[in-house]
Amino acid sequence: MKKENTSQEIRTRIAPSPTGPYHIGGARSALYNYLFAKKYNGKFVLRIEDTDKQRSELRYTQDAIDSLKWLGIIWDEGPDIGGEYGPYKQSQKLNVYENYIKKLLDEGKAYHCFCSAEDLEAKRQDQMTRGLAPIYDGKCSRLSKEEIENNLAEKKSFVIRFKVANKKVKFHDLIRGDVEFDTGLLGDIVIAKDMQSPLYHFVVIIDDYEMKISHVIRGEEHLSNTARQILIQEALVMTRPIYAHLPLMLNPDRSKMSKRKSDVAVLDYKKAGYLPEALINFMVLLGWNPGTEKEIFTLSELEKEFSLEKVQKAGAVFNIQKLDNINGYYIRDKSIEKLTELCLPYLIEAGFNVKEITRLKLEKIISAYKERLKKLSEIVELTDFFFKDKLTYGKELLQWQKMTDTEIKDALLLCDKIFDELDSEAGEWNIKKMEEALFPEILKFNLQKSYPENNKGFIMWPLRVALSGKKASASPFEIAEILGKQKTLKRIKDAINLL
RNA sequence: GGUCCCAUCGUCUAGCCUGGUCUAGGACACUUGGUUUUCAUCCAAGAAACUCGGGUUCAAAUCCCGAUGGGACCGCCA
Repeated sequence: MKKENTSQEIRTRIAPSPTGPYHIGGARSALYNYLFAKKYNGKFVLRIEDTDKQRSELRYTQDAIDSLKWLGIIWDEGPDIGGEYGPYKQSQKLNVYENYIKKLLDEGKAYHCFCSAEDLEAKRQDQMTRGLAPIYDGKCSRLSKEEIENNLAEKKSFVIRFKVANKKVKFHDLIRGDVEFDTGLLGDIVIAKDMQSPLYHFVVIIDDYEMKISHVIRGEEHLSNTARQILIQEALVMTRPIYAHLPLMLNPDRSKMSKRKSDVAVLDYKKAGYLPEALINFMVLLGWNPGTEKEIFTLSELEKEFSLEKVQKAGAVFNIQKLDNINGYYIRDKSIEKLTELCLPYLIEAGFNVKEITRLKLEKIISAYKERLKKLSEIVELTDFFFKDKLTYGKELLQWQKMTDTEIKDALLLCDKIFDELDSEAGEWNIKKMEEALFPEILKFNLQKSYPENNKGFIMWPLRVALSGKKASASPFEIAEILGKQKTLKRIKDAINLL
């Protein structure tokens, strides 16, 4: 039933409409189209659907391009690089569409409609309340030639409607199998606002045909649009591509993912500190799986393993926790050099004076927090204390279990003494030396205070807080080593002064 | 409201086509324990699902029908 026809050249496309920040749902469609094309050595095309002059903006075209490039979903033909079947922006080929409109008009397959938008809206409301399908009544299709000529001469505003035949349209969907629609329920649809302003259902057919798109892989929201598009296709005598309608990405409440309820802008995920490889990996798993228990995939692995046959039919909730988990995996998988590079922009944006410390130190900081990072942006709040001169925290934070202020003070005094004895110049300021010097003292300290012998927290906890100002951090020794002797002792003294 | 699509743990899913090996597997999240000075990582364990009702069959998560539930679409947006 599900056959991926690969006899002709595979050509897929993604066709963003530049009316807003590039949508994560579009990105997943792009991914699937890209993977399918790559798998069969086909071509993946980027086409900008900017027929809506009011809502389309250049910056959003750029946003789509930036998003896709960031994700590593690269096209073989597109507005920026051209290709055999350009232009790849619909606004640049209005004359082509106009010729097709004329053709349909000449052949009597489309007609001028002079009904006003207000009248139509009122009729639609009326039909809805009466429980009928809200369809156009075909009033203007019955206009005589003279009436049309007169209206046109009077410069009455019009739209172009396509005559929808009353028939059953069947098509085979690679994911859903055979689907059938009764187009009698559709009504004549508007294909252009005027000769220079064609509409989506019309242009999509023309472009897919002219760009020789073999497989139309898109979201399920287009499934019920497919029948009308096929009718236009047939009227224009164009070959039908193979359709595959993807399950939707869902909000937690299982409605179609929308910006009202979720973050949908791809670049917002970038800003939040998600890695493109994590987002790719996460998205591909939303509706597809390899049939094995493997869950981590690189893009190039996916280019080989992806298959439309393993695509799910039901919608998938966008589960941010899983994304975080995968992102954490990819962060831990990075080299320190690379991860430092990735974290740097966040530290700079936070206003930390990164230039003041050496690259080596910076890498040590990143290294100390690598395993705690779920998103790159978290590096800021995790490591801010390295970049501050004075820490602010309440003295209660210094307390481990039921220690008294005096006991905490004793603990910090001990740290101060031991650390002070370490010769920084002689290379003794490192984790190993600190452990060697302090651990035996902890034992004595615990004995003296009648604390449980093997509980290092009585020293380590106040030390951690003194150095980081936080209750959770990397190892105090690791922090001390990065901070350097001078700053470390200063922070211990600051803590003592709090008590 | 009409049309179409869909239905396995809370979530993503394996299994369904080709019925028995399913006391339904994995992952995330959750709970507990171990490691750790803390957090995180890592390791171990646990709780957690075949929407319901009929039918076919020796046998149904798997095939058929119906119900229910959810979703999408019904624009001079895409």
